Amino acid sequence: MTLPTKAVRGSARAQSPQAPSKGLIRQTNEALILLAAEKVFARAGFAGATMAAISEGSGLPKANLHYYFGSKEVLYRAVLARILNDWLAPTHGITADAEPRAALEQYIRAKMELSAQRPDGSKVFANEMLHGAPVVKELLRTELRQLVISKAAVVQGWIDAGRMAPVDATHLFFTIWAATQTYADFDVQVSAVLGTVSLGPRDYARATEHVVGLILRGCGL
Amino acid sequence: MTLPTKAVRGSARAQSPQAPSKGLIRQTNEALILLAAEKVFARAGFAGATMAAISEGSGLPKANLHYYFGSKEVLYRAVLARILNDWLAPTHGITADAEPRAALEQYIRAKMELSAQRPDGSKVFANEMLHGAPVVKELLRTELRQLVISKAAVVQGWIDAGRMAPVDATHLFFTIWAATQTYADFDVQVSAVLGTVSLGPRDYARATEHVVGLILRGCGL
DNA sequence: AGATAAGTTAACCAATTGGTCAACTTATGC
DNA sequence: GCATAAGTTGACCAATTGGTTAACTTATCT
Repeated sequence: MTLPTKAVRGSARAQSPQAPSKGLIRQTNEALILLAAEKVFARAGFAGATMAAISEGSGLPKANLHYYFGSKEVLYRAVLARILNDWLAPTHGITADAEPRAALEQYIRAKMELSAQRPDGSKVFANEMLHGAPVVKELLRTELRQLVISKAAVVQGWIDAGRMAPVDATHLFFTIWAATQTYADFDVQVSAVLGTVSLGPRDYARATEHVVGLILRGCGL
Repeated sequence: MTLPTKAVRGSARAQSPQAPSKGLIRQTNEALILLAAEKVFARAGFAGATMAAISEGSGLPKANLHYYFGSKEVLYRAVLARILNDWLAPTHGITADAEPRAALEQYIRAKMELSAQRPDGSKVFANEMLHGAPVVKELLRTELRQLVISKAAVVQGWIDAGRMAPVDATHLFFTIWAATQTYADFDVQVSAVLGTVSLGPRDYARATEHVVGLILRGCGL
């Protein structure tokens, strides 16, 4: 069940980035399938998702899914891989010479944006975590860990320089992730408590201001 | 798939609270099953969990699970119900005449304790949320919503009295839940980033101080 | 002690589901 | 225009799994 993490989308010849190096039909259908798969995996989890449901969601016959992606697990890996990039990207603004308040605020807003824009991706990721991260555990231990270590060092530098309150730099990231992703992962709970049918832009705006304000103040900014 | 939420554990004759009103064997075996079920549901989710796995985990033959609980779904409901109580209880300290700082700190610590002590329960709950809360949605819309409304009013009272910073009272609860439960739900991620095999008491202690400090400061306390 | 209820258990079943296959059609390169 | 590769599709299969049943044993009550 725990296949080694394979390289993702390694195409030998590089045309222009993002270009169809794979044939138009294949490219289109793979995108179609990935989109439907993300939705189904988000709603049902890996075990609960059925190839039949993804087939229906994508409009392609079931056998096609196996033609493009060899198995359910390979498809799942592909969905997960697509998410991980967008997930880690927004930390880029956190650098030693940045202004702490602006950098953190921008990061939190970016994460909130992500939760609002791609809740399904967030849910797939959350599901993977909940079940012990059988697929991405190695990635967490290497890439993510290194990223957090370096970004936490930046934050610690700010703290040492007296530019912000002495919070635990590493755990600060856990809190930011939790506080922002909860709006994607637990949207049912949030909208149930708020008394709304689902989370609209207004709700997200309010949530964003709250999280930004609370955490920045918590960091003494 | 979305059965109406049934009353939980309604025994007619009331002996002393918590007493065996059900026969010793039944009581023992149900407890055994619930324990195993919580673990299995936490690790695999509802769909991924198999009655066979729960059977093995509890040491009882599969047919017994169906003897005590009618179906997989009924068993799942029972597991969920057992968690929900402990989940909502710790808000009791949040009252109008309490001291804001002490009340919130105690609440956060209680939630952290719960994450540390019963991570499986937290995961089952998280799973249920992720998949749209088919079983507990009604409960969220009624009980939980009412609870949060009343507790948020208390917090708002503190804010109006100038006893704490003007945070969004309702969203404050979302943030507290997220920040504390992430240590149970996403323990793999946390320990991967921290470079530990799993989360020990030391990690939890550190996490607790961080979350308490950050949020209280964020509330201007 | 006898009768009734509670609990145990292996064998069995029907439904679901991931995956395969072989026949077929459409696109693409020369 | 022809040959080869890429893509499509319905039918089919084996394995898993939730749930049932009927025969049986053990506990409980009077």
